[in-house]
Amino acid sequence: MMNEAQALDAFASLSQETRLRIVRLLVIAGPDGLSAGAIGQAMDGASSSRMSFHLSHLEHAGLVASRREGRSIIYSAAFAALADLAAFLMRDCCQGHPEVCVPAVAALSSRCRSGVGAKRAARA
Amino acid sequence: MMNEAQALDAFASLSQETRLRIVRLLVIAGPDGLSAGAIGQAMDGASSSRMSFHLSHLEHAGLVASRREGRSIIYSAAFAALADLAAFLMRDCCQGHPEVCVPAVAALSSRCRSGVGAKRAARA
DNA sequence: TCAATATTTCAACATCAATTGAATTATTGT
DNA sequence: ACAATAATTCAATTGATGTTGAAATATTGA
Repeated sequence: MMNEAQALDAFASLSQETRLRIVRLLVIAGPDGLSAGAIGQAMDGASSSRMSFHLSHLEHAGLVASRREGRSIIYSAAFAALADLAAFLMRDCCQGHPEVCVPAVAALSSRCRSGVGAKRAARA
Repeated sequence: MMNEAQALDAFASLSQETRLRIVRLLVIAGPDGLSAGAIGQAMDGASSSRMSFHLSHLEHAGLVASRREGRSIIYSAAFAALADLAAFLMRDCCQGHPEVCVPAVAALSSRCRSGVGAKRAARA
């Protein structure tokens, strides 16, 4: 479970335009991920050193993972960490005021239509 | 619905230790909120100018709201914005890979036990 | 082994963000 | 109107962060 220091690192990573775009790109790309070069292309051709700086920032914050594949390094979103971060943000929000927290969870759930019949997947 | 610029402001606000603590304090405090002074006390007696700096940062980012009450200014968490931010983080995460997203939503929902029987509240 | 590709590392520079303390504004009670 | 309380604003300083370009490392194919 996420602690304050981890959350601070994660939020710092996400507060930078290029990094936020990288994360969203990787979230959409799914578990297979994308190479550093491909990500750089997508960030209107950012320099490789700039990419490397931001990617290692994100990796240090635990928001992405990397693996080597040939000469490329493939980055992918750390979905569990993103989920944890979202949970951290809402932690303790229901203390006597469920009417305040429930719409938040509802909004999030509605983005994930597969959630309804996916209890089996959630257990895995 | 949250856009990229708003999300960047929000994440920048949350990436600072004092501000993250303020938000969590206000989330726990609930809709009634707390005065700037009371928040300052809780932040191991931070100076008023420092509090003012961080509180206006958070307010500008839309994460807290303020109202005057006598000589005090009362700050409270902007629950809808926090929910939106969490949703933004997970947006598009299900594109063909529900097994990746669903645990995230499940983790969040489990933090909010009242969520189960609270469909009426969510509609309000 | 050599050249080509992919990425990282490093130092220098430029920008941006947080803290401090003093001065200012707003509200209340006498 | 005055003193007391509550909070904000401002300028100065300090520290952290992002960008650039050149050099270094790792991997592959000829």
